[in-house]
Amino acid sequence: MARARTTSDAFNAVAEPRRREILDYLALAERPVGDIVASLGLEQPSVSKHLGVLRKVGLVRVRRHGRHMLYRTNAEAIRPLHEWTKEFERFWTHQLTRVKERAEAKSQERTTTE
Amino acid sequence: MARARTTSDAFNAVAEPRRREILDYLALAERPVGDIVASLGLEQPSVSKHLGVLRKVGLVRVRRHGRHMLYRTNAEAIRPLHEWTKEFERFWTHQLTRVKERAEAKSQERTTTE
DNA sequence: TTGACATATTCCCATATAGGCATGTATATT
DNA sequence: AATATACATGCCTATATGGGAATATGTCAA
Repeated sequence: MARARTTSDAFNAVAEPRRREILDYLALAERPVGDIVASLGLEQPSVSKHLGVLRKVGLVRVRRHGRHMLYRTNAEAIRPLHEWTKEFERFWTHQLTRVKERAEAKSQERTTTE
Repeated sequence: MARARTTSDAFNAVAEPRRREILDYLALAERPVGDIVASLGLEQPSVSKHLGVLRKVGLVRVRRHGRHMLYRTNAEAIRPLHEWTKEFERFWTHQLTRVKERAEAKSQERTTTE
């Protein structure tokens, strides 16, 4: 079996840094594709493809306005990600844990090759 | 260019559902590989490979105990993910936003093919 | 209708995956 | 030393990717 599709869920879609940048950019206001292209410095087809992925997993919403397509982030779709990571929050808030981590990190440097 | 490596960062590593399950499982206590195999119902080599990915991005720590390798989740490495998703939290906490989303979701069903 | 503009789609390709299977390596036991 | 146990690694394959370039689609303007 190969890697899961980027369009299979929010986790996979968001793994791509460029798509996270797009979501950041479209979080505050809806914008046409051209603005994203100018802002991210990517080729227009690339941006359209990224938007296609984001749209399939519901991370962005679109609406046509003349010949412009206005995209914007649908934060609700990021929620599952937030909920999952939140489960681990308590592990790094405890001082004790952090102290232990630091000590173990040293012996780790030898084990973790590359 | 192809897709980024699963070992390039926590975002990519965590995109795989099985790896998230492993992180959930190893969050509370350290466990040998055999336990994970039994718990997830995956082949041992698969588990070892997943653990290899998680280790390379620092999501798990290992320590040898006899012929057992004791793994456990390093929650600290999940933190960047949490921080990023947290930025969007305010968008779903506002009632107004949610109401608007719901209304727009309807017209979306026609646009979002597949 | 013709043309310009905005965006989407298609084709091509090098690259990395995840699983299955076989095998290698390290440690403990006798 | 020989064997069993616990993991790790290597090999193979189908599959999806992201970027680049070219082209198609859709909308407005004259």
